[in-house]
Amino acid sequence: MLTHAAEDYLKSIYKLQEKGGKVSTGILAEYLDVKPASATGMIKKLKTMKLVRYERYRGVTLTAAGKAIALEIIRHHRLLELYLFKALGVPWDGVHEEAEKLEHVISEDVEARMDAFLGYPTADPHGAPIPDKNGVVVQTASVPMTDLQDGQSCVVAEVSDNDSAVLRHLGSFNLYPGTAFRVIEIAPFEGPFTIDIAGQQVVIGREVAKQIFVDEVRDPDNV
Amino acid sequence: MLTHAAEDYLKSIYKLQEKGGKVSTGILAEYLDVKPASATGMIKKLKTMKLVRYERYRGVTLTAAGKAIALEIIRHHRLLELYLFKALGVPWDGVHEEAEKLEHVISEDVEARMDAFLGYPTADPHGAPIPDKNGVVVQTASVPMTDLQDGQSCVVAEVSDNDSAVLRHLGSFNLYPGTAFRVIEIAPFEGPFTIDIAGQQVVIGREVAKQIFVDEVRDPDNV
DNA sequence: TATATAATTTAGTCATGCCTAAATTTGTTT
DNA sequence: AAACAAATTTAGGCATGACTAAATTATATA
Repeated sequence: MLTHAAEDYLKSIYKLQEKGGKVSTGILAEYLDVKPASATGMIKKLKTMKLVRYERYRGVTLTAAGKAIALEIIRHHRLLELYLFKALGVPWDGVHEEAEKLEHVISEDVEARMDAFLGYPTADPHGAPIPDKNGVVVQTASVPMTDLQDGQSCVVAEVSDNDSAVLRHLGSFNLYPGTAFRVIEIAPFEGPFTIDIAGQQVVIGREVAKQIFVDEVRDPDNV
Repeated sequence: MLTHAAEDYLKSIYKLQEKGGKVSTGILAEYLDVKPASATGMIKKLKTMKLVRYERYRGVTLTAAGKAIALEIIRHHRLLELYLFKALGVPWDGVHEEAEKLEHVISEDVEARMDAFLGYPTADPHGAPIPDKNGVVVQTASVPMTDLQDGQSCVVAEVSDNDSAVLRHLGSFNLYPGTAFRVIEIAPFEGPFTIDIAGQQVVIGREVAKQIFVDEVRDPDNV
């Protein structure tokens, strides 16, 4: 069995290599809030376990074995988030932190029971896909909200779960995965978005908009 | 925040000092499946944290602060056991092991939600009392089954949760906390007990009987 | 191409928490 | 009271996983 730390490294490498291929030591260290020297050390250990491909100064990627473990942890995490949200009513801005600790510790048996209780769900409370038992993830074709044009309509697909203050903010005007909205105005010079959610106007800054991913983009004339 | 290991030591010291006052290094080490030398080391650390009273060669006891933490962990453990049992259907011989890992990791918030979901229960699936939020435990006056005499009737109050094989065995003939039974025969020379559970006769060995605690003992003529 | 800067790795430390082996203390027995 | 056995502590090690500081490699710029 792997240590919690090793599992966290594998999970992080997976997430980082999803958007950028090879993962540099520095990026990984920053993501894990650890010094680069520490990351180098763990990467070497993971390499001896054949969970990772690595050449010094050249970055890391996961082997098939490493990827399988990463996806298992991610599955634990997302099922836990949804379970805490639905079964225990933990607010959506709190589930990430809690799942971060539990994911290393729950048994496959308990995971299977939560999965059944939830009706074999495919997405967590932030809209992120839950890998299945075999590590298969359904990737959606969502685009970042910052790609939207004036007047376009869409449905929220996913919201980054890293910053719980942002999640609280979005929740305050009911912006969740599944929520539909329309862009009313985009202020010039990289300014904020004004959108319409169920008749209410809300202003969303660039930094927050980057963390929102949307589906089913439609222009107003295509309706 | 304490380490998991330190929490385990405090919990163990609490349990051992409940029946025997001062806890010796050797007993503690055996209980934790660790060498006595390791126990000495941790005891010293706990002493510098003022969680434990200790003089070398003289045994350990918890301070008020240490006891508060021990009871908090025990509360986590027992609430988790009951939650896993009732909400997720984990069999009663599996909840202990699972709770052992989760108890160090769940937040007070999640604990409070489980507590509410369960309706503020007072005993876990093995009949052990759940300390309340302030660390108050209701101790029952149960006696070990080995104290019973031929012909006496009683109700199961608590079963030791250490050995999951024993729990599976007891479950196979529906012996749970709350189950009533009557002693039909006690074989001589420290022999096994034959009991009647809901009309069915079952034989229970001494070693198993030691792990069963009962209430409401009545002699047949007092009915 | 030479050099400056940025990224990464190496080397050496530290705290946890376990271990074994050896020394010490306690308590009991003769 | 001395000697022995049992329990306990001390001393020294090991694996994890973090750190700092110094050395090295890669990359960008002049």
